[in-house]
Amino acid sequence: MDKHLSEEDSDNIDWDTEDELEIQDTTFSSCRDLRTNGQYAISGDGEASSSSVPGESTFIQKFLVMGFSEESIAKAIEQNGENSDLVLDALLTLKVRNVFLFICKLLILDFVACLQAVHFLDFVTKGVDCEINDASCSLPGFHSSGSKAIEDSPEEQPSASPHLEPCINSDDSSSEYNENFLDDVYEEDSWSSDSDYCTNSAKQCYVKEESSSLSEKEQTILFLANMGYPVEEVSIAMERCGPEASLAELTDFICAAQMARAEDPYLPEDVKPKLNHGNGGYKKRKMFNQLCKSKKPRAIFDEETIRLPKPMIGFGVPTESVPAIVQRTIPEQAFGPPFFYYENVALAPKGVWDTISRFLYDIEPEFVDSKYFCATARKRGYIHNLPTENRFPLLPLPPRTINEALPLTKKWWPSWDPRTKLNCLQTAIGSARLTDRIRKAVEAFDGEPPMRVQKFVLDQCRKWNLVWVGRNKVAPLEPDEFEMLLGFPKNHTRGGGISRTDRYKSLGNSFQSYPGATLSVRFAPTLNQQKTLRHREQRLERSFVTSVIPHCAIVNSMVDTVAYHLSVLKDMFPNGMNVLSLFSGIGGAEVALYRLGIQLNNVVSVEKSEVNRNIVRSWWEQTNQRGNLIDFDDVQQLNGDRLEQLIDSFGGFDLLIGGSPCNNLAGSNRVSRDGLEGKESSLFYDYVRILDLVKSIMSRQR
DNA sequence: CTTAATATGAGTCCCACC
DNA sequence: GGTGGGACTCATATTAAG
Repeated sequence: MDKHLSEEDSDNIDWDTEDELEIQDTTFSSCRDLRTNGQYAISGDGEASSSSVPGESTFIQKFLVMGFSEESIAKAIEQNGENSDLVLDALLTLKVRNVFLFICKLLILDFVACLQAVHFLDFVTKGVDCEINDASCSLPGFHSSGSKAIEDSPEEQPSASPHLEPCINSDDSSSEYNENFLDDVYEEDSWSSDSDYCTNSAKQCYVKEESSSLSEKEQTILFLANMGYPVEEVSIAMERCGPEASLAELTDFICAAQMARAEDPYLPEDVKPKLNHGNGGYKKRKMFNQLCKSKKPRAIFDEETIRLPKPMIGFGVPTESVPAIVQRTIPEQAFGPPFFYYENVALAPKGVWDTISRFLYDIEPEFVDSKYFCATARKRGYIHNLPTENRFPLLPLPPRTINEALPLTKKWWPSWDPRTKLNCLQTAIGSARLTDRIRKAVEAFDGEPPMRVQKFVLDQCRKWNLVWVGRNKVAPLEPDEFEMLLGFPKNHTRGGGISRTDRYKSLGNSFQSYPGATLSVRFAPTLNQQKTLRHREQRLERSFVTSVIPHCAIVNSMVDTVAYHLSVLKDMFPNGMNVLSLFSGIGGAEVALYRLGIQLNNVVSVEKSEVNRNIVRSWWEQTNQRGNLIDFDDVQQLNGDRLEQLIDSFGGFDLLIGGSPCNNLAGSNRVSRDGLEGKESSLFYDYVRILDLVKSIMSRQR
């Protein structure tokens, strides 16, 4: 509520301060330095750093070159002045500490996973609120004065939140463990010498408020801020989890979102007041926007947001003579083995590709529209560490116009329909009712219909990808036409228990979430782990769910486009490849490699949908593959142990390929376009997790 | 129960125009 | 530079039918 946060107060909030950025650094990049490369300017801490440090001084450069992040350097300089030794000491101390904490966290995660301690789980699911209430009793300052509690906050236990449910059962031992654990986890959120950076400044805005005057939502924000959670994260979590969400759910969500932390400032948040979020989320997000307003100059967003190229030809396509970028620099940490290749929709909400890129070594995405390869448009972004020289297309070249691809339509194609390419094939097709309306509208006139009718018909045809199949008759594409247009063998998705609707969905790359669907385990602390365990149990109970739709992505992202990018591997792996294929869907990556003539020695494929796994298995057998196809149904199954086992058994992966779910990113989604933190799309972080694991295991073995 | 059919916008970019 | 219109989008929820 605005009245609780005056404009003046908001101005004083340092929304993404050093501290918070450091969290991200600590948590995720301690093992892999996400070093800035110029395009990765840290916003938000601008005031802090610029006040003490001139923008691009050689003094800073010196440390940048060493691989320290910009915000760390700024902080160190702020504390130590421009004394090289002191600054270096501070940076090294932090880095060592980060690595140590990261290792500790991993160990703890493993430990907890093994334990599956039931009452600990209970605590997380039910008891956390109670325990917090209990703990709060020893904080007399809280109820009488919010500011008191806040001032004491960093090292102390969480304070009470008045809206919390009364205690039902409280387990001292488990709660103590949890508290300690949380302390450990969140301690690293700040510099050892300066723990009151972000959270405190964020809290400052609440200090002036009487807790009694706060809304329930703000009380929750205050409470979680006291626990050390950054306010932004809390707001987003509350918005995503809904007003009734328990603290456990909120903290779980926040932990899950940690990996994307740095991007929040770049997310849709502020560029426009309107946001691409589900129905319910809009108003809530709007409030959050207002809180965030006046935080950062707009220019920062504009500079940081990755722009789509025009024309969308990435680093080059075989059919255009437009000079393409062939030279690019890939950060050292991004080099393989293994090669990796990531894919998702190009037209994701603002800031999403910044986030994705940042988690994939700041590699610039390659945005390509498949209309340069075939008769169907499909705008996708790819991030990979493959060479871009000497690519070659699959032969024979696919038909490049609608008429070539669907010759029977030529006869009926009216002269006033200028389309030569189809739009993106989606999961839903035009209805019979619509095609009938179109028939009647066109039939009503001899010869060319008037412009008004033409426009109506063309709009609908573009929207639903309708083609002319008879006099005045339009129709949606058939599934086998989808297959052909996308580069799959005919009947690839036919039979084997798949319905026609599911064929469209698989081919259109759709995802369906159902209760208990995969919840990602990130690097985040144990709350996630706990929830995952719960979900696993629930999933077991529902193990007979049928017709589960795919968590597939890369899969049919136009075989020709993907194959063009992967073609550089052919000469590099004359003896074949070992491939880890995440979110395999109907096997687009496998089909692309096969069609390139690259031998598939071992393919580990992860795909949620049984139907899709069957499709890939069936294709594997029909094409007489000699290698091994190992499939998993859940990315969660690929933990460190499992990956190590797999890598041991055949000596490592040559390629990690996959595209994470786009459900919450895709423009067609009118319901839950929640961005990268959405239910399905957040599985992106599993891609990152697995990539990191594979790289680290393989580097150990070298 | 499964399958099929149908209805359901908004976010974002681009570009002409002022 | 601002703005308004055009174009496009790896989807989901509900209802009907079998």
